[in-house]
Amino acid sequence: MSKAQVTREHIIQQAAVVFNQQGYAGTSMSDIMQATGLKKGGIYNHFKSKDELAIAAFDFSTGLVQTHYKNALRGQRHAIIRLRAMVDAFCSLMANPPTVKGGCPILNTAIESDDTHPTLRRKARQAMDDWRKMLHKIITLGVKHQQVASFVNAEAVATIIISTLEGGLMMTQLYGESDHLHHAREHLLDYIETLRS
Amino acid sequence: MSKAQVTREHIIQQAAVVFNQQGYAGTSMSDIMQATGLKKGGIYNHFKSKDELAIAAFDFSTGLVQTHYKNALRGQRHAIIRLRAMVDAFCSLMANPPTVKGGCPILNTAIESDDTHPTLRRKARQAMDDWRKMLHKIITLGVKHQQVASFVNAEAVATIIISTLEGGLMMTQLYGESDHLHHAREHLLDYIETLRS
DNA sequence: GTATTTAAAGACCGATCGGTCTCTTAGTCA
DNA sequence: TGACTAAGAGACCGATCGGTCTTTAAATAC
Repeated sequence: MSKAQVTREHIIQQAAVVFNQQGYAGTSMSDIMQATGLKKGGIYNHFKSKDELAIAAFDFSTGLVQTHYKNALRGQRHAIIRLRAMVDAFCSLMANPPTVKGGCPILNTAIESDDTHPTLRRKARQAMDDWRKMLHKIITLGVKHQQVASFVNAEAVATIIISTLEGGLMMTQLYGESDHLHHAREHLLDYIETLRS
Repeated sequence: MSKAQVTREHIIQQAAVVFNQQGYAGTSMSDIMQATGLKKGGIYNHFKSKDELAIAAFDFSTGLVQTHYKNALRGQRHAIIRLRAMVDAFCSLMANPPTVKGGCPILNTAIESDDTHPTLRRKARQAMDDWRKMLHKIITLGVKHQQVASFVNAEAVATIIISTLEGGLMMTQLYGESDHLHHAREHLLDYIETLRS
């Protein structure tokens, strides 16, 4: 890997943390300079705008999360087990201690970009779609293999799992207490059990 | 009400919408000027800083939500019904069409202020506490009156209801489709029914 | 109706914003 | 090792940031 590539990766990784903690509007290029130890010229040599960097950082963050999910599912074949693994993967990724600092990048970006940054909003939607599709696929395959009850609405279940996790994470971050995410997790594990065929 | 009071209220109401949609860091005083139709002097005559205005706007928004909740609960005596009313109040407040534009101010503030604005974070926590206490009280009274099963953990239930609602709202906002919040609502109504004694 | 107070306008301030450009230095390749 | 390329520093730019202050017009009090 060339010097340039190393530096570029370094910038993205540091910027991803700062953007995730402070938001796009709340992060200045000075913040990025401080986090990376580089001066303006060094950063703008690799990215032509704050926007481009923010998007690269978002892709990096969501990429981390996605590979984490895929690893968690590896080896698990039963749909109910896979759903449980997904819930646990989220919880372990976001708390005690968080692998991704500053909370879920999809949630953060979805909230901030709602009425401001159309490109980031599109990105957040895409990442959320990917996540929903993972869950959707687990469920429909589970129905097919008679592991999941046939009356189950895959769309609705995906929405419920994601909503509860994200909401629980938000409360855990707000209070700095992991109890809230724990409660959300317990509830979802019970809920997932009711989907069994 | 004096001229000054009228203007002050007008600024707060307009600013509340802008802050809720664009966030604290994403909103400039120029945005507030445009929204209110006032110039800089007119605004700073009533608020000594952007901070002070943001806090007043947040108080206004959460006040709106709280009175909406209290109205929804009025007349309902049974704990299960009251919990359902709370869920429905949230959904009707936030979607089709939203009474509060830009989503739940508590959620938005909690996400943005997490690592940046300590005062707003404190405010968000306080507002969340108030909400949790409302739910907590409904549940413990429900247990006392044998409307709710005695094994129910009021803290956990409050967390689950709030998490699911906020997460569902986030998804609804992200996609611009009310389906997600609807799914969250249906799920919670089922869940609440399981709490019956 | 007049005197007084005060609400609002808008010019102005230093600081910081995102971004550009030149120049030096370090990495790369033959 | 020498020639070339490209990475990074940092001065610099206009625009905009949050905030102040003087001035003027309008609301208030008597």
